[in-house]
Amino acid sequence: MTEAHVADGRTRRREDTKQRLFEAAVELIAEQGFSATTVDDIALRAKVAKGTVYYNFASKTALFEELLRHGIDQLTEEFRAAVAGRPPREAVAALVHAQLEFIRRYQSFAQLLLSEMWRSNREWQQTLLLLREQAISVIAETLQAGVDSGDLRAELDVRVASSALFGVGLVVAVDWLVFSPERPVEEVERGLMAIVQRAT
Amino acid sequence: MTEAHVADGRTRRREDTKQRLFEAAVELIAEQGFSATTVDDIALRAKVAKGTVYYNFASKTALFEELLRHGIDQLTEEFRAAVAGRPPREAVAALVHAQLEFIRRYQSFAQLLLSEMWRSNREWQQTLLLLREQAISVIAETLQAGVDSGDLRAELDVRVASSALFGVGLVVAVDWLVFSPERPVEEVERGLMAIVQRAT
Amino acid sequence: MTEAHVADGRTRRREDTKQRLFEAAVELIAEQGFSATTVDDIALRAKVAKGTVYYNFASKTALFEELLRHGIDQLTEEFRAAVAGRPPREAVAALVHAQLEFIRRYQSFAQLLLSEMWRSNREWQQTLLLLREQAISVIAETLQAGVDSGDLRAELDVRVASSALFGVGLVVAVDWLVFSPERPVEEVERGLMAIVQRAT
Amino acid sequence: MTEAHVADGRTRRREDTKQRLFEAAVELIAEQGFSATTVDDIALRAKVAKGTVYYNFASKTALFEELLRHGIDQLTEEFRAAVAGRPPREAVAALVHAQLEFIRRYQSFAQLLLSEMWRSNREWQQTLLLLREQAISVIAETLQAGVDSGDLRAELDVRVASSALFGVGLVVAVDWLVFSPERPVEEVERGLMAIVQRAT
DNA sequence: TATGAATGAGGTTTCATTCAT
DNA sequence: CATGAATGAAACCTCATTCAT
Repeated sequence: MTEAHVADGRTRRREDTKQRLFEAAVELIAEQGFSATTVDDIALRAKVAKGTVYYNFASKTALFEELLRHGIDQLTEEFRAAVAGRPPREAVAALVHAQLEFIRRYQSFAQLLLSEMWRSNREWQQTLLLLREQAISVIAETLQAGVDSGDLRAELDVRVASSALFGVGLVVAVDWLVFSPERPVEEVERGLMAIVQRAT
Repeated sequence: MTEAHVADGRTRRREDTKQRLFEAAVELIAEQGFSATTVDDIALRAKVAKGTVYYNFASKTALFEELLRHGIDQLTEEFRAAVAGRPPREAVAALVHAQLEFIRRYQSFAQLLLSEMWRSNREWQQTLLLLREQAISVIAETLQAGVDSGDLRAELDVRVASSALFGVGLVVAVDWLVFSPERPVEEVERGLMAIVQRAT
Repeated sequence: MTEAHVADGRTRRREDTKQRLFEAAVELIAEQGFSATTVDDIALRAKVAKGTVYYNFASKTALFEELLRHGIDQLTEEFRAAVAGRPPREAVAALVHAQLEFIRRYQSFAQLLLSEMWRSNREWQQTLLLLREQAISVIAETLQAGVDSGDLRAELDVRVASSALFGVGLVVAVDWLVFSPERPVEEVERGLMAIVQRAT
Repeated sequence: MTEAHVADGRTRRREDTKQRLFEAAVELIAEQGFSATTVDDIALRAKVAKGTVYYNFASKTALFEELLRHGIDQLTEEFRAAVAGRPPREAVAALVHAQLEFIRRYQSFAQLLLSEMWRSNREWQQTLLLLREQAISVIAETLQAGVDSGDLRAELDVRVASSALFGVGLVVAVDWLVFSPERPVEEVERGLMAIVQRAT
């Protein structure tokens, strides 16, 4: 019954299922929030039985934490790729571009972040804080390098600025996608860039 | 039928209760979100019995909607007071100041707005949209006056800019209060103003 | 404050209130049943405040029991008036007529009786049983007199027949009022009489 | 996807549960009425957890509506079987017999019908009206056939008579079971038949 | 005599989680 | 690897009753 040569197929199938569950969950949570999204909803949208959610994740919270980790890991990677080998000011521009691109592709995830990031007292707050730190640190390192090299203003408070930049990028992009999706990306990017240059 | 002073006393008592419920609810929802906040929690914090919540509001959702309305009405009023009789660029600065001041005083309400404003598919989405429109329209009118008088750039897309300004003010202020509350207001206001001036 | 000469007016006012509450309650309970009818409903329909219900009756159940008593007392009286001084067969006919007349005037009360009379396990079951007994005993006495005088069949089981007659009169009349109110009373009475004569 | 015998086993299990819930509910509602019967009561008597009630029925009301449908479908079927192939007067007698038999077997359901059928303004009134129509139509068809063939009086108002017959059968049978269960069926049936023959 | 705000026990309903298949 | 019936704790909400005015 559990023959070795099918293990691969099974693993793949399982990965598929997890992926489907991630996608279903991220959409629903973006729309309604974590608490308002039921495991039934998720299973229904992912087209699996409810038990399958628990076969693949320890709990609803665990599913959500994996989701956050997965998403932010990806964002961090894209941030790192964007700045790699670029001089400070160019790197900052590349970060803005990368963030915008990411949010465009994963709008639901971005909405979800915007909703959860500035709350307090939730189970996963600790996890989220750590993950936030991880993504923002790429921005911070870039700004710090700019300050060190003299390309950016010496008085810049790097920690504060990175945090704000991340936040501003998030709202502006999400606001765009939700309330004026007909606007071209380039325009939004230009607007964002103007803000960022001024602020740094 | 009933004597006036009796009715008055009763009305006042009831208004007190509603106010207490609003305060309890706004804090809890800011911390945990709407769905994660129970009516028991709210009643407990407001120091009334659970039934009292339902005597004063038709449902948990209705309480939340009144809360939103109440908060945004106040914000709108403060916006209006801020711009009254001021020339365009000064009016914009006054708006930023007013928003910051409001958020500082009603941090919980601001966190709650940040969490709910860019979602989709919640019961009160329609209400929220209208309320958002109401607050943002003050910004829009101000910007429009500036464009008309030549004080602001003619190419400015007023609708888009008002929406973005509102959002940016919200994240920056909340990010400040949540992650670096030790920073002085003036500094945050300066930073925000720099962004805004650049963007308009 | 409590001067003697106004006591009369007060009593009258109170009686008015009770009457209004009875009327409101009987209608609502006929429509929805006792448990589904709330004290709020009753107060609303009687156009008094909720507290007034409790000022006039000890409890919701007490109000209902008084209602039952009041209604059945009246029915019993009308039964007694109908049979008074009549020979057996004529008395039976008069009873049928009286019951029909009563139900026509107090349709709600009749619906309510039909709904409650053949249940078990309700708080007021005991009260209701006694009241039922009281009304039915008039029928039983009449039938017994008929049997004794030889006007009615000797084999007639008086207890059983009175019970059945009461029930049949109730359903037939209520069914008429609810499902074919356009039919003339006389016709219904003729139909009912045919049944009764045959059965006795 | 799932093997057939698994699905079957599951279906059977679920049907069992629903049946148990129907039985528990019908008894309790007959005793106390719909509103006074709690979901806890039902679950307790059916020996399932409360959640199971809601896994199987959308709401307490939905459970009750399915119950009504289920019961009246069965009664209708027995009515149809009773009249099948019989000449008019014999068919009428068979209907009376069938109704009595049904009520004897499902006393609770009959009590519940008697309590609900002549009310107004309840959620399920519409459903009940339709179901009532369905059962009564068998009686009406039978009477109509009798009138057409000349076996029954030509002046008979078929609609009114069917309705009344149904009602009279119900009260008489329930009155018997509740207040003089010691009486033999045959006697009750004879009494009922006398009424019916006279009325038709 | 009447009022209506407030209460809290208890009702209906939801939902994360378990488990036998 | 996946299923879906069942569970029960905990959520939302209702309502008979109390009480200060």
